[in-house]
Amino acid sequence: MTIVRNSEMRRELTVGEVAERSGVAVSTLHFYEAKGLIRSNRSRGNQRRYPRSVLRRVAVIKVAQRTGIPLAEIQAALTVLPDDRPLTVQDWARLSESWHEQLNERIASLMALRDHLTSCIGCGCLSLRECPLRNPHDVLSMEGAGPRLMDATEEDGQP
Amino acid sequence: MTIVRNSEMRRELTVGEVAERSGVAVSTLHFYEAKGLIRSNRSRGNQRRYPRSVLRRVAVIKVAQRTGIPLAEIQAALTVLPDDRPLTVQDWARLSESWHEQLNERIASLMALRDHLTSCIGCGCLSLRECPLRNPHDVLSMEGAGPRLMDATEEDGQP
DNA sequence: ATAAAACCTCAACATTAGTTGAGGTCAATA
DNA sequence: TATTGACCTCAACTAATGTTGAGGTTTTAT
Repeated sequence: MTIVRNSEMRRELTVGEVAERSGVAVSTLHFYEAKGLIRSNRSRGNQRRYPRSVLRRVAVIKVAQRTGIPLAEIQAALTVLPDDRPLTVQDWARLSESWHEQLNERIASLMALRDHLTSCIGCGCLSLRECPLRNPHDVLSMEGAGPRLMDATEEDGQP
Repeated sequence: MTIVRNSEMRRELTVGEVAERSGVAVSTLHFYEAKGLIRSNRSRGNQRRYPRSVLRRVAVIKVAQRTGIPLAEIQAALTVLPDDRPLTVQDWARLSESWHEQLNERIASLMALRDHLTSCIGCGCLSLRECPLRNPHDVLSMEGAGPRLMDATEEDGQP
């Protein structure tokens, strides 16, 4: 049993400390709490006190956000986890594998868009019916299709 | 000189026609006009009348949006073009090349994120200072860095 | 000529992800 | 103990991207 000084044995963090360490604003932590993404204990005087595990939780939230996942979805994914203990490696693996898939889809979609953008630079088409750029579904489903000639009787804008 | 019937010689489109052909809502066309992304002529009775070139303009807007570019930026890119004549292939090339670059950057950033996500699944780290996932700058600049051990004296959340 | 469909403006609302500020309380330090 | 910095709640605000609706006008078709 080690005897530690007060500042060292304090297991809980104030909202300001969490803000500083996690790099998000205090108001954002309030906001996340209101949205059910994080939870706090309260001091006798009603101030937020966080277990250190909240730092990893916030880290996970921020990483997930960068993948393009909306907060509501992150919240849903996080609620299946207990919020009173730190994430285990298994928890993290489950979360990140699911997000990994979504991220892959987003990447694939953007790459398809990029490739069509490239191939359409020369043709300047963008015909609603013909150009693979014009339909989000097409972007994934018509991977093999190259640029097409635009239907000049429709929507080309040329007199 | 061909003599065409009224319905065929009409060079201008109503807002409803543009909405139907471009696949965006009438309210969105109003909105785009208010934001300076498109422009309309008006009939004697003050109704919007569009040259057919607006269809390509809307197409470009929608494509640009899918690459993740905000409307304000699209608007800025489009204002360098005349809005009273159709886009030429050169116009489109200039636009799409610039957006192609941004798209590439977004893709690279998401791929870096994905790769770190993968490598961090095993380690479960996410330490603010150590994990490359925690800093957006790191994601691009620390490409070679693998997962690191977390500094257990900080922010691990373990008792 | 009249009715229906489409159009007009303007204001308000919706959603996501927060930020700001007012008015008041708590906690740590001198 | 007094003060100062950190904290509290709640409401209002921001910004982007639109949508909805009320109240009124125009165009088109019969």
